[in-house]
Amino acid sequence: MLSERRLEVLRAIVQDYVGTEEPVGSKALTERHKLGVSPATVRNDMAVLEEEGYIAQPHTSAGRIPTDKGYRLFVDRLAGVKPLSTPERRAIHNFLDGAVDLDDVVGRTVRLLAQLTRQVAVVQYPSLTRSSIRHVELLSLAPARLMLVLITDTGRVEQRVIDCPAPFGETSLADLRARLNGRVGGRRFADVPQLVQDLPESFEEPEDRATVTTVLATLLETLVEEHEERLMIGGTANLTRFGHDFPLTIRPVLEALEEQVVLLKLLGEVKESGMTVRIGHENAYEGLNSTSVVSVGYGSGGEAVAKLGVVGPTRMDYPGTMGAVRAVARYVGQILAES
Amino acid sequence: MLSERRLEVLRAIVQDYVGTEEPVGSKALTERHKLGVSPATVRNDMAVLEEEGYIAQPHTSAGRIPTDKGYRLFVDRLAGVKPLSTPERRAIHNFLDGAVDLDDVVGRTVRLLAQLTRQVAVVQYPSLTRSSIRHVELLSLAPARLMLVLITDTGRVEQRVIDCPAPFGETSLADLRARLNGRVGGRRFADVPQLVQDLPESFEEPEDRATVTTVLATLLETLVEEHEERLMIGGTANLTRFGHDFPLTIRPVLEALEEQVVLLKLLGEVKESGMTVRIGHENAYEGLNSTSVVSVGYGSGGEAVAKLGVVGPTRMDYPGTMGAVRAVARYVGQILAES
DNA sequence: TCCTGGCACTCGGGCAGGGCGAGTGCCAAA
DNA sequence: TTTGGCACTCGCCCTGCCCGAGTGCCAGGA
Repeated sequence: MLSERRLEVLRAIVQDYVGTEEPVGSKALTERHKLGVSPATVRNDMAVLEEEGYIAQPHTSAGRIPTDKGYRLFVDRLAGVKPLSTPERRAIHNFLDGAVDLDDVVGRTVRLLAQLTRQVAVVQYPSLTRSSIRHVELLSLAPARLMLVLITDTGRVEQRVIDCPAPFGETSLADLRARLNGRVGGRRFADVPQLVQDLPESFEEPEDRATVTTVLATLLETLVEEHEERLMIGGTANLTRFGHDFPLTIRPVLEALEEQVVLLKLLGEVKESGMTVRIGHENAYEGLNSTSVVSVGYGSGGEAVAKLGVVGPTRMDYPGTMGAVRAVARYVGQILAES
Repeated sequence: MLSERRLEVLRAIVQDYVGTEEPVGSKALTERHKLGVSPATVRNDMAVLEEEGYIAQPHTSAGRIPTDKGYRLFVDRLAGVKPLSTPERRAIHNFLDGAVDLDDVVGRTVRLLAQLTRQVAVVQYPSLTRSSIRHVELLSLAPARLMLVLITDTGRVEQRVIDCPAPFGETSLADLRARLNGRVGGRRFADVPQLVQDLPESFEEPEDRATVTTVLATLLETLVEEHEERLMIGGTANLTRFGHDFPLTIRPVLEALEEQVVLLKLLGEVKESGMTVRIGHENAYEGLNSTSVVSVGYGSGGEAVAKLGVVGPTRMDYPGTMGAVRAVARYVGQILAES
């Protein structure tokens, strides 16, 4: 177990290194932080911290830098989540309030996150699986062709063209539309199958029944299939702040960012609630071994419908980043709940 | 007027520089190209070329590199468009044939272009300016809140939430919905503004009129925004091949790539037909001053519905890039025509 | 008139050497 | 357990140097 002071030393090292991007030595530490001990003591502590694997020396006669393990300890035990300043909060609110539709919300969120954290932002579109249905619309395109439009409470809209087995009259259509909305409006996707099970039976005409069955099949299919996730990415220009050696660092990161699958997996690992921080080698994907990912779920109600996060160098301002990510996630949730 | 041989020297310089990324000297030139003259002669030619502004010396005792003007001459008069090899063509075909929908076509095209040219690819979604409206749907979300859903004949759906100045009754809503569809259903986007101009007047209640006006404003706005095209970008990892100095070069490029407006303008400058090559400072946007943009329109019929292109360093393989861009544009056109 | 070989010159890159200083580890004393 | 002192290490940076690629110029030749 590390003593209180040694933890304090580690915290100081992390803070200084994040600020200066340069290995930090014992003397500089005592000068910049009020540790109340001499450099020599700090040196001893550093030796212990190094032995334990929390910090490392890039080369023999240099200061120390935190290792992934060191950052992990810092995040887990030493760092709080820094709340945003009031002006920042207000800025978030103002910026997100102007959004006109879901794409816009996501787009603005990405830009906002990238700006606030000065890192690469990744926002997943609200998934359909946990959404509920706001409205189902049925339109007649041709006598035997319908269009099904599905509007979720997150503002997402999905549409399908349906070829019916037989022409479907306007009255039947209005009837079906009303019943459908009566049953599934406001309900969760997951609940829909049971709710519509017996709908076809309430129609007299066998042909109408067939059509209704087709429509329902399409509806259910849409609900299931459409959890194909989408992402939006922004702030890649912030990659240039990565470091000096960055051709080597930046390339795999750019590649990872283009591989949506990788990113989705990355976000997928986020726990249902609460913030997840993956530091360096904790990331399964190799190209991101020198980056950290801070991510969190967001949603319109109490529960998360999707995730968002940022990707940055392991040497990042964790409290600030976590604060920004959390705040943005909350506000986006609010916006989604309102619209 | 430059003599035939001097042009030949310029071509050799461009080719060598593109290949080696290093300033090319007179001796190396005569060794690698069969110019039939001695280094001394080449030196004289180079002096002339430099005086004319086609090439430049990075520093006094170094070889020459082409200037933007030099590349321009090269592209205009010295370089053909290099056709792709048969395997390459086949690869394009196979790759694009697997696409299932528009998003997929565009996505595959971007990846293809990026791979073939090893540069950053930009593909504009096919324009909707010639689309028409299939259906307009109005839903009541709350007493004074509506959702407008717009369905185009290309199957695209757009939605907007509208906050009304006053509550809008169900009957008025049904009325408006019917009138709206009666007027604009099946019509081209461009025709809509005139068609709905007098709609508010046909409502009795002043409050309803205000609401109708709001709805129409939102509708028109949506139509306009639809014209504002979408883009897909890929291959940003290729930016790492830019050069040695690249933190400085790459950053503005990444920024430009995130500014869709900039890119749209960039592509917008493409002539309707034929390929456009913008070299270095020919690009209006400052951040792209050290890049070249090769772009071309593509479309399903004879006419271009959108544009695509690549962004790369001015030092790029122009014939090869142009060949790839042209070939991809053609195949995409075919795919779109088929579907 | 244009091309060529020769020649002197320039200048950037790379390498070696040396001083500097930050930082370390160890030790003895408080 | 902490502290001050001290010797030591080693990377960084500056300097001076050499080397060679590349140039410009010139005089002689086709």
